[in-house]
Amino acid sequence: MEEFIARGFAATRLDDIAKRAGVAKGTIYLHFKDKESMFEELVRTVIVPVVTRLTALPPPAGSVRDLVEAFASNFLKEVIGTRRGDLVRLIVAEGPRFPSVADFYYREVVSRGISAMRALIELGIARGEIRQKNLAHYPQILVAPAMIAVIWQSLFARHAPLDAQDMLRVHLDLIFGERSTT
Amino acid sequence: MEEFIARGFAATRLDDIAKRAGVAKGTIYLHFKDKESMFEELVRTVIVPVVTRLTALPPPAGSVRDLVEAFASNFLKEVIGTRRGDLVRLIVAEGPRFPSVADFYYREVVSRGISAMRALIELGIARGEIRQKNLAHYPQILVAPAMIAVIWQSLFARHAPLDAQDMLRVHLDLIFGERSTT
Amino acid sequence: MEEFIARGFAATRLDDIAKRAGVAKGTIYLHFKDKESMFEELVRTVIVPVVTRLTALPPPAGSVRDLVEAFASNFLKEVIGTRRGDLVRLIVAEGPRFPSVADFYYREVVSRGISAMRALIELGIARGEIRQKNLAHYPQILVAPAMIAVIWQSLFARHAPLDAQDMLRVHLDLIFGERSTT
Amino acid sequence: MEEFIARGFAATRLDDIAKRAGVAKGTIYLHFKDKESMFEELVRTVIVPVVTRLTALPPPAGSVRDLVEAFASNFLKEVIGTRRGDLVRLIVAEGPRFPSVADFYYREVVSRGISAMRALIELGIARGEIRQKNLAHYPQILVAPAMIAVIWQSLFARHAPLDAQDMLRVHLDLIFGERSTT
DNA sequence: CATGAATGAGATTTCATTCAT
DNA sequence: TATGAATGAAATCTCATTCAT
Repeated sequence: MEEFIARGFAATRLDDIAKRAGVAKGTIYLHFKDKESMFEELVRTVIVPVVTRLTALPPPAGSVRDLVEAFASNFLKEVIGTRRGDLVRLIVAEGPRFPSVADFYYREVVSRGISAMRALIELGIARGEIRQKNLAHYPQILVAPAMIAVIWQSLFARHAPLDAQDMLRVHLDLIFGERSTT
Repeated sequence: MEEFIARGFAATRLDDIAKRAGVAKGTIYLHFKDKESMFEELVRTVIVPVVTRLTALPPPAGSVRDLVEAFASNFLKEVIGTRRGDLVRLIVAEGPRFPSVADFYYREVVSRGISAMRALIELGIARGEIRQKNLAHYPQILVAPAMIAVIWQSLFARHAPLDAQDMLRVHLDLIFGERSTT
Repeated sequence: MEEFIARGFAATRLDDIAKRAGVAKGTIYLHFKDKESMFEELVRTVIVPVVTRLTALPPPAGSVRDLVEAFASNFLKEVIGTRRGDLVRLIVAEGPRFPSVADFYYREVVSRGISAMRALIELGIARGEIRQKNLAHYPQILVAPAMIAVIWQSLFARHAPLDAQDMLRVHLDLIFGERSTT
Repeated sequence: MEEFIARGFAATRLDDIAKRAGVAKGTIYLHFKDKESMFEELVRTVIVPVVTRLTALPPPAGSVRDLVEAFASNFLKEVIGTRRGDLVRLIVAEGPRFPSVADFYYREVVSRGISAMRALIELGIARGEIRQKNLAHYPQILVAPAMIAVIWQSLFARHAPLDAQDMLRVHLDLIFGERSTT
């Protein structure tokens, strides 16, 4: 996976994969039909833990904002600047040529994430924490800055570092109203 | 460019480029040193018009919100689902392996766009249209949903179409306050 | 090697080498980094036996002249008009563009040969067989006709055949004094 | 010619020839049928002055040895380490692949040179300067050291410089008898 | 199961040659 | 006569895939 992330599908050599895995090139073909299947299966394998972690959301104890903030903060910590973040970039990059990968990612991660976000937004609206009702139609808005941060990190961090956590707070202020941080 | 966008750098064959361009393979090498230079130069060439269009912003006549909305709406119309949109995806995909491309894109498009957005946000704050002062620190928040829409379009539109224009309106409501749409 | 000798480095095609070796083109690259390395390594490999044979000089039993004559006669028989002779021509031809090859040839063959010849000449002088003391400074003179014969053979034999063995005898007469062949 | 000498026939690019000649590549084809003809014609053109100079031998005034020494000394000065010397190497290198070149060189230079040398040797024998009658059969012996010097120069000069003039004197001593250089 | 040498299709790149201007 | 852009055949080199051991 590291190799695919670092170089993209087409530019990755099975030679390098085998070397890093510590096996002979031929061995790969005992486990995978060909390079494409290997790529697809690998992406799936790597995505699954993301899903389970996402599913294991803590029960909505405190305020919705605290919940969202905790979740997003965790997401940023675990994804930005890590291999997981580059996985997102990899899927963006190869998605159009690997529809099955994009499909899988949508089904397992995106659609679930969107549903979870929508539920949270609706809870926030019900509790009066969120004033804007239409937000429930576009949970994407909630996560957009996080996604941007991930991409920014791998492309532009050199030129202009971005404090993702702080940006997130500003964004949540927009949604939940500015905190009376005295 | 079409070929690079459709297949990515590594998977694109000079054979196909030559065929589409209606020239012989050798002819390509009269204009470009090699495949890499061709890619870099092409991306630059394609990016330039985007820049000029961005620079040709209309003067801030009406309200800031109207301005932003007009601009973003135009952006969505011209970028989403078009080749230009895929160019963004291409840069996200190949950026890490073509730092010079990422650099150029940052310098010519991103940093200018960020500056322009910041100016607008500050104007909005000055005129009292925007209440949240910190937004000026993260103009990325303003454009995040638009970027997400571009990526969504090329990866997930099949599964879940996204009304980008409407999403944008909801997002602007968040920033400028809900419109009294009566 | 046959291919390189027949056509020179630049005009030799890997296709032909592979065909003659009875392997696929790709196989070559399992053994050599590229065409240049292959050339250099091949030349070295072929030169080595020449060296060992040169080193295995018979002990100086009879007269120095007999020794030289036996050695040179052997050289002519084994080199002139054979692949080994063409190897000399190949090195003369490609030397300037493959300094490492010329260097290797000098170190392994030429300098050793010159030393051996010088030793023989000095022995001849000590025993009174050779009158001209200065010859020890230029052992090249001793072997020059042999080299000329090699080159003559591959370039002009068609027009004017050259009896190398006889020419050699005349040359040795010059050095050791005419034999009282009666 | 410089290009051919520096790189050999196959490795020389018409591009470079055109550039050095200060004309466009197409122009070459107004003067030569193709690369091969150009090579052959160029070699011939360059060889001709060598021939005329060879023919313009001074009349045999002094001793034969003086004549030979003057001639050879002049040859060394004009050929060794110069482009003319490399021309010899070029012909050795490309001869087998360009029989017409080798033929031309033999006819115009070698055979004439051999004849001239033979005449000189016979004169030397008649005058009693040369004792060894058989030398007339192999005029090659007379010029061999000079040829060796030319080749040595372009291949091994770096490792072991060779004083060609001095070597020549030793060689002539061999043929004409040592000089009483008191 | 694992290996790794061998394959050969295919990719990029070069360069002698042509030809409209 | 001269140009130089265009050609396309051919060369080198890569790499996914196979298969005997």
